[in-house]
Amino acid sequence: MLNLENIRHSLAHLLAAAVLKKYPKTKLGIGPTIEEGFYYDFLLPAGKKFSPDDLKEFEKTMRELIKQNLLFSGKKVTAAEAKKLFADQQFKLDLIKEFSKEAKQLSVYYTCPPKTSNLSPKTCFMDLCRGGHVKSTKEIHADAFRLTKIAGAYWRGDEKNPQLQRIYGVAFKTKKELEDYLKLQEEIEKRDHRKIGERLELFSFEEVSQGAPFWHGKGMIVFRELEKFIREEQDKAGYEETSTPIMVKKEIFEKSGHWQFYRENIFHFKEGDDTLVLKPMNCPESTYIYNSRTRSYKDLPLRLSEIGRLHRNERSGTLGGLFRVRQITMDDAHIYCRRDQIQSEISSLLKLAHKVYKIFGFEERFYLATKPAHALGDVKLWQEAEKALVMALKENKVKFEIAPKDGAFYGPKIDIHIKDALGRDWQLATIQLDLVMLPERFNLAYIDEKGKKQRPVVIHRAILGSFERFIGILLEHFAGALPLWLAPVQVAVLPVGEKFESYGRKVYDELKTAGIRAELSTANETLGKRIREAEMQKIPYILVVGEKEEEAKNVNVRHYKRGQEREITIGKFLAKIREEIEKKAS
RNA sequence: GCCAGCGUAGUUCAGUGGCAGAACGCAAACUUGGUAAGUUUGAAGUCGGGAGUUCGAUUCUCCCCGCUGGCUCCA
Repeated sequence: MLNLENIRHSLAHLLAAAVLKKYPKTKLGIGPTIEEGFYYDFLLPAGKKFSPDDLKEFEKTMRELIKQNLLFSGKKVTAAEAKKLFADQQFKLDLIKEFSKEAKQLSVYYTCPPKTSNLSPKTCFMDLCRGGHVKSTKEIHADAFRLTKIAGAYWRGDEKNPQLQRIYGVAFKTKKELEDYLKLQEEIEKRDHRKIGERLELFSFEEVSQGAPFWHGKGMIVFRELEKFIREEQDKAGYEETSTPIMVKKEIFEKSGHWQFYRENIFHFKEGDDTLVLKPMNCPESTYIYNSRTRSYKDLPLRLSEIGRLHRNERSGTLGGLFRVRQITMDDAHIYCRRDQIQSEISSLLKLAHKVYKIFGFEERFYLATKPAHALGDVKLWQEAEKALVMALKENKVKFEIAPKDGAFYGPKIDIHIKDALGRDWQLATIQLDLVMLPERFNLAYIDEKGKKQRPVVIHRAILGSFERFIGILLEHFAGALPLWLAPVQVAVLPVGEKFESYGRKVYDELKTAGIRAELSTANETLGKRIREAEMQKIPYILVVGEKEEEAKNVNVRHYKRGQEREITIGKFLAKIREEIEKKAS
């Protein structure tokens, strides 16, 4: 049985061998396997850079190496031996130092032509490696791999270290699997929300505002419908919607700790004696509403929601379409509650998230993110908070994985991820338990049954995360064909010819009166062309009307997924479409 | 921010050191149709911005801006 991991790992070595062949003085970083393939990090001799053409050349060299039926063999070595072997490889020496500190067994792998006993660099490629290779390159299909991209990557992932150049490759057991992978990539590219957004006139990005979309009329409908949906759900779940200022004095974020941790990413400017900031977060401001009066234990839980517009000065290189923006709209909320209410609040949040995601056909996966390296507050409080989250997850019989050190600086969190139609993973909801930041730093209190002052806890949560990002995910998930309730245009009315435009207008008017988002197409083009246009705009329903329909007061229905359906009365169609919208069917 | 690539009409792209091009879209006219592209005509450009080299720069060089992929980051 071929082992894919071994194939990929071996290809990483062959890539390094190919690079060394062209640039013998290259310093090697590391070359592990990753989800679909492998990468290898290199530091080229001064003045040399990889270009896309190099990738073609390296692929060719690798194929030649594969065809030589090279053999992989490993050998255990001591730290001293390893240091000698890799004397001119600074990064390997780094690794040797690190591994010896951890008392790891070191080993070296050679890739040599068959029947060679000479292990010199002239005949064999040598790498410090813990193993996991094919025996012979015979096991590698020369046409089932491809070098895909060049990237910069810091040594050991640390920005303070030198930046190496990384070459990524994908690899599979068979050529067919590689082709399937490439086809999927094409599909992903076709579904790119930026392209769909432009084609469907939903939003645009303009040079005058980097990282902030301009929402056009049709896109705003999607945005608004989502907001409406979330508001309705929150109303039902006992939230009070609030709105706090976008621009506030810096001090409030110094108090919360955000300034300390995220100063680089906070937009701020001087105004007189004050420094004002555009809020990067709603949390601290929400406490002012909580603290505006004395709270009794009977007031809790107090669930304050805010569809907040936030600004974060994300580094330019991290921006991308709607997925990462500088102006972000969050479906945020802060739940102020007693310690004995944590479990039930989290349970209802898990249920709320499930209810919301189900509508879009998303399946959830759960992660418990624990205390990060830089954090506020006492370890004991963190332990308490993490324990509470674990209990809530277990109580709800939810399977979860641990995301170590991935918590917020003020508390651990439950992150909910979903998989989209193409199997890609996205993080959406976050449920954070804060026993420190807001409660302690903003001196929150409530009066208990005995009239004594107590400190509440705060659950920070978002279900969609950001509207911008969520819409991006939806567009890719549905390939632009949004569910009826979200579709900017729900129905296109197409009279077959000029003679039937007045009947078409009557149908259109009835739809509009019923609150349906409809469009009437005038008959300047052929019916076929207008159907094509409506299909390309991903309009869910096309109603064709002509002589037959006018006589019977009917509409002829065509659906974007089900194709042409039957002729029914206007009344029946209205009832049907209203029900589908109500049910949020997709 | 860093590494690599890219930036020409609304869009997708071709092209050149010497008058700026195609397709689709758009507009107008004709056509009045039965379930994915009817015909003709036309408008449309600071060739991302600035500087330099040159008789002449959209093309060559440098700087800046923006976009794409990746690294780091993501409260």
